[in-house]
Amino acid sequence: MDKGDERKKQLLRVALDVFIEKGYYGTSTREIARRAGVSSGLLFHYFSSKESIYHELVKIGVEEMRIDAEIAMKTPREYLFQTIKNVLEQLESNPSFGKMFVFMDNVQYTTVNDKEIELLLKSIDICRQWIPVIIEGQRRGEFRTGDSHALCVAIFGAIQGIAQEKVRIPNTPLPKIDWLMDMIVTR
Amino acid sequence: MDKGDERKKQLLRVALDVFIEKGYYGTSTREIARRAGVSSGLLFHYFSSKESIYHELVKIGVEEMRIDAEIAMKTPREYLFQTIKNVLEQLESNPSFGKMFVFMDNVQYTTVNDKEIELLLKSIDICRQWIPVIIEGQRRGEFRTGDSHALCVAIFGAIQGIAQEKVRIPNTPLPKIDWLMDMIVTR
DNA sequence: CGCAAAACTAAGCATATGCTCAATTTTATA
DNA sequence: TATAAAATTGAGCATATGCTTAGTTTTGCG
Repeated sequence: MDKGDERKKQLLRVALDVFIEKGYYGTSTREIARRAGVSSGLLFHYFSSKESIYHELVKIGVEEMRIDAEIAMKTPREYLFQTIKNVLEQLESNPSFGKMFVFMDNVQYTTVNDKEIELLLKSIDICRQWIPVIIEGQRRGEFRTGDSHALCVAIFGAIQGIAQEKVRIPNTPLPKIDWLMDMIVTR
Repeated sequence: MDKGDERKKQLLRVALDVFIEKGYYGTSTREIARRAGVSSGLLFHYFSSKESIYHELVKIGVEEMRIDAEIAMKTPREYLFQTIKNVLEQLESNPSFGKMFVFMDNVQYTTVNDKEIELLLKSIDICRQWIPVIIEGQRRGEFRTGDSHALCVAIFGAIQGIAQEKVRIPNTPLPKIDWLMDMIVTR
């Protein structure tokens, strides 16, 4: 039982809460420490700076956001279905997933002077990842025609908005997968 | 030509930008003043406090968010269509609308100790406004069956997500109204 | 136990922040 | 042009913030 490691995880958990609540700049290291019930000094024993806490959370978020729908999916339609299913299930069963989802969205709107964070964020640019899949789906006639970027924004914007609502009001009911699919699939 | 009034509007415009960029707590009154090219003292000549600037923006936002689709709409379906149409058109033609949209969303996630702001926000609680319309639409068979709250979250979450993307990357293409309608209407 | 490493505290430094205020400049108009 | 009102500045006060550091307590283990 590595006590230090446990403490560090606890601090990250608390920091995530505060960052979501007050944003990067509104979060003070003192408040993170206070909410975790430790001294300000201890925080800087585990992290070199406020930015590095943020940085570690972004890293964890990037990992967590990789939605590993099985690569062996047969069609873009099935792949999309599986992805939405995974996200909705995680949102329902795992509160910290939703928190991380919202956090990662906030990160994209927050200007922090850290080139490495910028790079990390590019690696999870959903549009970049999905547009090829959508185009392939359109070619096959599974997805509707139209601007593939706009389709991507519509569907993932919806998922994002739903996740935000779920975090703000945890008992928010989630939509059926098909409702979201219907935005994009042909029928 | 009221010079003071113009200055105040300018300060509000600048403040909106900074609030979107850095959040409430991350925004300093000095930065607002600097970006507006005036002294810190002048800011407090026009506003009694940082919170009051925020407060005024929320008030303006609440006004702007009232989407006045004609009350004379015949059906929930038409009403929803008109609402989505208005939002998408505004997003396309009026950048400050999108900014306000994103700002008002941030406001909902930011805890500021101001009871009046809380009240203002309740007055634009979209779910509260829309659920009766959705239920009526379901009764008429225009909208799909299912949890009306979930339907509301899905469709307005999508709109929200799209607006955010549009503000972040202004040339983002917007979806067709029908794509969004298809999440909710029967066919 | 003995003792070194790890966990932890509390005070403090330098800077940034919200806001005030006395003083100066600009504007409008009689 | 004279003058009062409005616009504007910049120094400064009190507090909060990021982070350091010297020192104390706790822990694990030969």
